[in-house]
Amino acid sequence: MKDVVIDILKHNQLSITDNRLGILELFQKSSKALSHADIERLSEKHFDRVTIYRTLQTFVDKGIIHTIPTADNSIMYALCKEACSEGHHHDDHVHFLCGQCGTTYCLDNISIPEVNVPKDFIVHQTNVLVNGVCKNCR
Amino acid sequence: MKDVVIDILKHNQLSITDNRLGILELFQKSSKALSHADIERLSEKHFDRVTIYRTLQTFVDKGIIHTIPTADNSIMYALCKEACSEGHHHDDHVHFLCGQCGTTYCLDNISIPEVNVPKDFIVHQTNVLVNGVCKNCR
DNA sequence: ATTAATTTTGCAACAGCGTTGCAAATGAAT
DNA sequence: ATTCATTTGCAACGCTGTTGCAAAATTAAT
Ligand SMILES: [Mn+2]
Ligand SMILES: [Mn+2]
Ligand SMILES: [Zn+2]
Ligand SMILES: [Zn+2]
Repeated sequence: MKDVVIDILKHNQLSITDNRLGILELFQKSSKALSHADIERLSEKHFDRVTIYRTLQTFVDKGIIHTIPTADNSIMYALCKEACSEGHHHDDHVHFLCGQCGTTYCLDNISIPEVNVPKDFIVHQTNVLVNGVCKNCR
Repeated sequence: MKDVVIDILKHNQLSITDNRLGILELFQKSSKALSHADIERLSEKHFDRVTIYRTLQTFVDKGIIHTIPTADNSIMYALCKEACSEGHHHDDHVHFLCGQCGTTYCLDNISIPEVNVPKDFIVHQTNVLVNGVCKNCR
């Protein structure tokens, strides 16, 4: 586990620190998306708020994690499963938010449908967020 | 114009105040979605931040306007064109955010596509946010 | 038209999220 | 071990949104 995490950091030319190791392990262990608050709560060692923010930003920049826009105006983060790299994200899958347990899932296998916008509009990226009840809560 | 706005307020059993008249007129005039900051800036008379927040919340509750979740974690508001009522919104259209001018559009004619989630998930609502370049900016 | 009851507003205070500057601590390289 | 570059923690700040409460405005009743 720790080896995998170290490899990811090295591969992205990031120095190995307790903070980065800890946060990246949390993502590896979790099947759900995590918020900043989740990470602060779940971390074994205590890390400063600011450090966590900066680490998350670094991971997003490097293409290690991606952000998930939610309807309640909070930012969730999850591992990139596709081959994302610095400045080039390709996380075009559907996200699901369970209204019962609050869990955000990446539905990595479900691709974003085509959306017909007016012909004088140019589409760069489409985000799909599905709200409902997950398999554990029904 | 003002008559229309007054009718909407009366129809929703809201008392007629300068603040509500002003904000509702802004929405009637605008073809774009508006943020709290937009409203504060565009209002002729000065209204307290808190009053604006409360008015927006009231309008959302009454089904006069709906919120639009955006990727950059800010809330946009736009008039409900469909027949929304207190506690029952039916604003299931696609939203488009122009990366150039920052304008958020309601694409009222473009309905939300079906999304195939895993069969043990229950779908309540689907939000689709398209990012790109609008007709005025290309 | 006055008065009374209800609703709305402004102000002050507060909490949460995220950012920045800077000095101390840590990690990487020699 | 020493040096250099990067990361971290702390303090401070700005922005967004919320709450409590008294004053003002609106509505309803007389
Ligand atoms: Mn995802
Ligand atoms: Mn809309
Ligand atoms: Zn659930
Ligand atoms: Zn535009």
